[in-house]
Amino acid sequence: MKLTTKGKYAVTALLDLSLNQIDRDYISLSQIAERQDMPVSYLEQLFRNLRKSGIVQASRGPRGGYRLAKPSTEINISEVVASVEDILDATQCGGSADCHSGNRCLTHDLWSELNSQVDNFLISKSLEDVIANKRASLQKKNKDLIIAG
Amino acid sequence: MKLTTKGKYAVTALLDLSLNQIDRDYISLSQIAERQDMPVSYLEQLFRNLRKSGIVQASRGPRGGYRLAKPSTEINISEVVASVEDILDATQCGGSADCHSGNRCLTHDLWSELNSQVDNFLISKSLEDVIANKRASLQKKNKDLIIAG
DNA sequence: TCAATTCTTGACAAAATTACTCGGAATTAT
DNA sequence: ATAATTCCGAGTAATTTTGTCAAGAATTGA
Repeated sequence: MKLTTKGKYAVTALLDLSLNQIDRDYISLSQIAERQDMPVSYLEQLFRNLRKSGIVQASRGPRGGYRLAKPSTEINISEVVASVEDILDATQCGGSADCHSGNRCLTHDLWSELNSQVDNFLISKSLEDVIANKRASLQKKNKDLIIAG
Repeated sequence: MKLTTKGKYAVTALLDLSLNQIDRDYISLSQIAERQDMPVSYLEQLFRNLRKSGIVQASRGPRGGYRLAKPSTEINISEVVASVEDILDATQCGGSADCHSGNRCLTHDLWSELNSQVDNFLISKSLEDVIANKRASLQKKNKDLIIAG
């Protein structure tokens, strides 16, 4: 499981969508871009993938934009990241078949186990979990959840 | 926790060292390089860091090379990776202090929790664990542990 | 002593990846 | 019709990663 800023941008953008989407209306990328300080053209690239993956729905034209295709409780972080990160990677030495030496094979299990760990963790977290988690910790401190814009 | 092929090379190289080190003698980089099919000059770079971190000990001159500074049971994967990967990274937006907007803060906890997960996993695995693990799975299949060279 | 071996160091170059842009086409509300 | 917006392919710029190189210092064996 590869994870670069691309995947992180995607998660942030979708959280923004979750928080700012009222009813079932669409949010334009320029709004997200401004709130989250991200380039619009880069967001376009990301949302293209998110739409293909069935995570968001799009509407063109004025008052168009994107909205979540599913409830935020049913979108997990793993699928979001996987949607935008091109290659899901393999564990260095493709399979057990084409390992050069015994030692290289040794590490294969290690990295694939690590991959599973990461993936399971991200699968277990939904967009809503992330939001709820933050809400809870803010409530403890008697602070409001700040949504810029 | 950043993890590139650099870190993976380091782990592989140290496993090679563990497996080929007899008593307390030194293993030269050229031997490791040949067995693991890695460039010597790249290994030099990695072992520079591993030595500074106290993971290996060096000896110059003929019959010189490197050996583990500690038993392989006491070297965990996390410290090996951390030793060679330059930046241990932070979670995108440095701390809670300099977050631009509320949403960016939202992801902070997520990524730092993920970092902990990965790190804890790697801390829990020693070089010896990796070797032992592989030995066990090979024994099931009635195969020998292959060490090239 | 001398030569061979091996680590040590810093700077540099090549390759790969990542982040981001651009121009234009398609679509749709007003 | 016009303006707002997504859609698409391709391309560029920036950064990171990977790997090289050359000169040097320490050690060993003969």
